[in-house]
Order: sequence, then structure tokens, then C-alpha cells
Amino acid sequence: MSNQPAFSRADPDERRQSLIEACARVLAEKGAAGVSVRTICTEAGVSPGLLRHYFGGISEAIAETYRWTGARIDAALEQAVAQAGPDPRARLLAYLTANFRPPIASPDLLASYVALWSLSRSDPLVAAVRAEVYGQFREGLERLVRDWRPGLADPRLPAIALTALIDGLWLELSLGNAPFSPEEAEALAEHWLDALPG
Amino acid sequence: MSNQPAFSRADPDERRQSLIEACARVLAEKGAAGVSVRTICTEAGVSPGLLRHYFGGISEAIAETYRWTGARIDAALEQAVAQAGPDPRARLLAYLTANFRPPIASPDLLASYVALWSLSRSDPLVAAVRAEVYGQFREGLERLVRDWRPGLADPRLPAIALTALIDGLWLELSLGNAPFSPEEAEALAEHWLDALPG
DNA sequence: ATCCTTGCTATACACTCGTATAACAAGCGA
DNA sequence: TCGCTTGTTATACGAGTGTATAGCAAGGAT
Repeated sequence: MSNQPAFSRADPDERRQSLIEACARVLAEKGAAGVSVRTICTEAGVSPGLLRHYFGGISEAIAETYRWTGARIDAALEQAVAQAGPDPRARLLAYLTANFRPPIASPDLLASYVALWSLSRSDPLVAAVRAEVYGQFREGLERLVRDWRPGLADPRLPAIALTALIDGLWLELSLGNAPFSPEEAEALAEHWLDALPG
Repeated sequence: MSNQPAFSRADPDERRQSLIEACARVLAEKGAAGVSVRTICTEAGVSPGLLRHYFGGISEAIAETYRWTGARIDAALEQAVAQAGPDPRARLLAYLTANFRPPIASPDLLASYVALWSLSRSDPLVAAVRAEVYGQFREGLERLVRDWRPGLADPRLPAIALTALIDGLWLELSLGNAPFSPEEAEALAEHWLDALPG
């Protein structure tokens, strides 16, 4: 009987990343109440003690998961904009409508976000990352709005309006039970974009 | 030295209601992670054991808090519609814009909702009330949409679109840090309502 | 083939959680 | 004024939490 190794050593960055992704899965599947050092490590297939070798605490692990999730979304948005070509309106519209398709519009991502948002109320580390991610999102949108309407005195108001538009449609789409296709959401967003005052 | 009574007996309905409102305050202030039998009862000024005399468990207490919160919002919306007079468009617009003013647009209510939503993922009782409250909201909106556009084949799609509109603007307003007044949100909602296709 | 580093596991600790139970006492009916 | 009902408190229990610590062993270096 040849003894299999009881565990294997992994590249530090890969192990850390696997813990982050395990945390994201737990958040999506079990919600904020289901996330704990033990559930994360079980999901990642490692012993409970290992989390503290890669993170200062569970708060830091969750905060890093938030940061990773935000970066993933940001990458998807940037890619959509890049594929839209040079026209400012097309670029802005691509940014808006990318929110209505996978991987952004998804029940899992909505569940993760609700959990992370909920945790950010009682966890300062998570709250800090939330502000950081939200700021990045709004900054990217404001930049596209400025390119779209260069003469605009204050791009913040239309940016907020468009953020609200995205939020609402993304939410209803990600709930999954809406009688609503991504195409209809995109058509609506385009229609409302052109109807934006100012 | 006359001994003050160590506690006083209350009307069962009032005591139950005070626990519900204490639960709502805890949810708003400390989030989902801060709500527990002990924090709720401390907030209500009673001993921890009392909660189980009025509720089958903490899940039931939270679910009842959800139901009470939903009813409070529904009442505010109904009142706004009643004050709007007979014109269908005015009634629909009143329903929409009531979401942008207190008591509906409020950081506390947003915090409570995020917490309740988060809890509903792992707690079946809370999830059931969430479906119930969401159904009521959508039903009320669909009714107003039908009155507004009687010839419409399917009022569900515009109702979802308007729900998304409400969700997004309510969210951004309730965050509190938006460069955005309720009046601007109302003007935007009216503008987008008239631009609704179909 | 052996040593050594350190990734990894195993265990323990203090704390909080929801719930169950028994004793207490407030305040109404007599 | 006394007794009884029951709302209310106090206490205890097992389970789960995050964290700290000691020891094991994987696998590259020598």
C-alpha cells in the first residue's frame, strides 16, 4: 500500500487565488451568513488553519474577494468598450449594455454582491473596498460620458442617472425571474440614453 | 427605599410590535451580521429570553420585521397615489416618485433591505416573505400601468422597466452621497416614463 | 540519500450564537 | 389584601465562530 501524499504544496499566489475564488463561491451559494473560515477552506479543499497563512483574517480574505470580483467586472466592461470602436456614443452604450449580459448579469454575481454589501456594513475592511470599487465604476462611466458629451458642464448628474439605469436593469435581469431578455434591456437602455435630458 | 418594579408587563400586541421595530433598528444600524436574539432584545429593553415568547424563533422575528417594513412602504405608496387624484398618468407618476422621498428613500431603509435580502438567501422564512413583498409591489405597479395604458397587450414588460427605473434611482438616492436631489430624480423619472416605448 | 525550510494540518481556546428550562414577580380578579 | 395567572427574567447547554499555537511532512537543496 503506497501512501498517497496527504496534501500538496502549491504556488503561494495560486493557493491564495484559490482561496479567494472559494470565498466567492461560498458567498454566491450560501450568502453572507454561510461564509466562515471553515466553509471557505472546505470549499477550497484545505484545512481551516491555512486561511490565516495567506490573509490577516477572514475580513481581509473577504475584502480581497470583493476586490477580485470588482476587477473581474471592470475587465468585462473595458473589453466591451474596446470592442465598440471609436464612436463615443457606441462606446458608452457598450459600457451600459455589457451590464446586461454574462458574466455581469448573473444570479451568482448578484448573490455575491448582496452578501458583500451586507458585510460591508459591519466590516470596515470590506466597506473600504466597496468604496474603492464603486469609485472605479463611476469614474469609468464619467469618462465615457465626457467623451460622449464634451460640452457638458457637469458629467456627474447624467453619470448618476445612467448608473441608476444600469443598477435597476442589472438587478431585475440578475434576479432571473423577470420576463425580460438582455436584448430588451439593451433596447430600453439605448432608448433611455437618447432620452436623457441635458 | 421603595423598590421600583424590575420590569413591567405590556400589552402582547404592543410588546410584539416593539420587538419588531427593535429588530428593524438593529438591522439598519448593525446590518445582518449584527442581528441576534440578544441584540434585538437589548435594543427593545427586555431580556433575551422574551423573544421566543412572541416568535417561534429569530427567523420568524426577522421575517415579521420584513413583512412590517414592506407594509409600511406599501402604505406610503398607496397614500401618494391617493393624493394624486384621478388622472392615471399622475397616479402612476406619484407611485414612481414616492420612492424618491422619505420614508422610502432613506439610508436606514436601504441598509435594512440589504440586510434582509442577504438573510433571505439562507433563511427560508425570510425568503418567503421577500417573495410576498416583491409580488405585492409589482402587482400594485402593474395595476397602475394597466390603468395608464389600457390597450397594452402585456403590462409586465413596462412594469419591469419601471421597476428597474425605481430600483436604480432609489438605490442611488438612498446611498446619500449622490449629487442628486429628489426633485431631479422625479424629473428624470417623468422624462423616462414618457420616453417608455410601446 | 539526507537535511531543512515552510506550507500545511491538527488541536485548543475564548467567545457568541439560538434555544430550552425553571424560577421569579407584576398586577389583575377575588 | 390575598392568591393565581402568566409575562418576564435568569441560567444553562451544545454548536459554531475567529484566532493562536505546536507539530507534521512535502519536496527542493545539498
